[in-house]
Amino acid sequence: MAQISTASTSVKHPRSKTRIQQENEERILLAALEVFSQNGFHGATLDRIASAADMSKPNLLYYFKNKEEIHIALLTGLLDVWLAPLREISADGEPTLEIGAYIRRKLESSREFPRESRLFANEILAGAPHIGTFLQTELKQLVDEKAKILQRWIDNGQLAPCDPRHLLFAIWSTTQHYADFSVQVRHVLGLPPGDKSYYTDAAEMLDTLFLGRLMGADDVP
Amino acid sequence: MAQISTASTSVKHPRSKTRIQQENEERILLAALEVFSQNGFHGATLDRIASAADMSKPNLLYYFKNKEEIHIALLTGLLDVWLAPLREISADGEPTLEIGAYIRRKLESSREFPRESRLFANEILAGAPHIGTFLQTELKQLVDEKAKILQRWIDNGQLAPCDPRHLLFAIWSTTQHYADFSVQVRHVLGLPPGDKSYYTDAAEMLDTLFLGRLMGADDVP
DNA sequence: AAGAGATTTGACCAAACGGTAAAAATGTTA
DNA sequence: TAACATTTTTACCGTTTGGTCAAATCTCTT
Repeated sequence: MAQISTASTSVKHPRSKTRIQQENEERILLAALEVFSQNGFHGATLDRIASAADMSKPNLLYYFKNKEEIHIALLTGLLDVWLAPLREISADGEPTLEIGAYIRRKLESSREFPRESRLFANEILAGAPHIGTFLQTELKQLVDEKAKILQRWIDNGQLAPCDPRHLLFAIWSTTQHYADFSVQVRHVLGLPPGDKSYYTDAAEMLDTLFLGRLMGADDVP
Repeated sequence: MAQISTASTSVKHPRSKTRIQQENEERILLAALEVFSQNGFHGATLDRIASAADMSKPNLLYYFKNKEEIHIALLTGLLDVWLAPLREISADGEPTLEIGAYIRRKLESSREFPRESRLFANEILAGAPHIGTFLQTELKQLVDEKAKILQRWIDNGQLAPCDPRHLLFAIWSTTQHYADFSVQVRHVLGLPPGDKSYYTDAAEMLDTLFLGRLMGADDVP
């Protein structure tokens, strides 16, 4: 479920939030997540969001002053959740275990929050008009920090030499692919719409890819 | 949904194409690629496409009967290009070389055709309303065929055991990531807008990841 | 139960959008 | 160059969309 509502989903109410206010904001954000993630920002209409939230459009606009504000509220609420798996990487752990666990967390995140993943993907594809500065500041800072840890592991000979940042890119892309491109994955595998069974094979593949030896495996049975 | 019209961008002209017709259709498709890839299907407007093609909107609609037809024409034209790198994988080659060359082709394709990649990504993210059957038929068939080749390599001990289809997913996602998420990549790396220099590091990373040993590399200098 | 404040609704609006019709302009060819 | 076909433009239309407003209703407190 979406964590979303951080501190400031600033509505026109400076005072503390009512019970109804909190309920409705959550209902709206949930509905908006559904609609935005399916059709992108421009494909989503206030009418459809309102309808999905079982609410009239003017009522919806009583809680969020416009479409963009809903979108931004959704994105900002998402960012912390999105970065949580990376934050957990510890410098004190064993590289193999740490990276393996990170990949599993990321993949699990894709399976559990596919709509959030697609919302994020849509935003980036559109050029990150709303979270551009977040990428340049918070995300960059976190990546820099974790890249240092990875670099230390490389220097210790515990990890093959590579650009740590690009290693993260590879992890992000492979794991998020299963949420963002799920339609393609299912069609290629010949699976029905709701089927998410491919995640087990995916996990195995990513383990082999990132933790095992992919090529030149002479020790194959 | 709407099926891809076959080869021809069927306009209201059953006869052979005029010089002007060919020029203008190309101009329109180029402009549409720019606009669609930046804003997605719903974010793109006929006015902006027409403006980008330096043409009036009714004139544009003289060549394509509606917005959807432009989008479909663009996608269909793209599919062959998109699959070309995969088609080239040969069963007769050395696995390491074949896969390495495939990855390089794919990455090069991302660098050279980022707009096409984003167009494709947008379509898949939206649930593949226009190319759903293509994914289920042509793409699936090609993947099945190439997966067999990979499986043979695995059985011969030339490639670590893994699900061949998911290996392809991993290659697709990592390579296309650099086109689709280029904004994020640049922001995290602290590069200016036009800079594509990260592709060299990317190529190295993917080589290490797919062809080398990433973890447990005790033979590091 | 009354009053204040919060919430919901229906009616509406201006702009943007996809698309059309027909005339005007241009190109092509006999 | 005249006749015909193709291309372009001007003016327009109906719908959808994001958003407003004031009145009506509901909720909570005292």
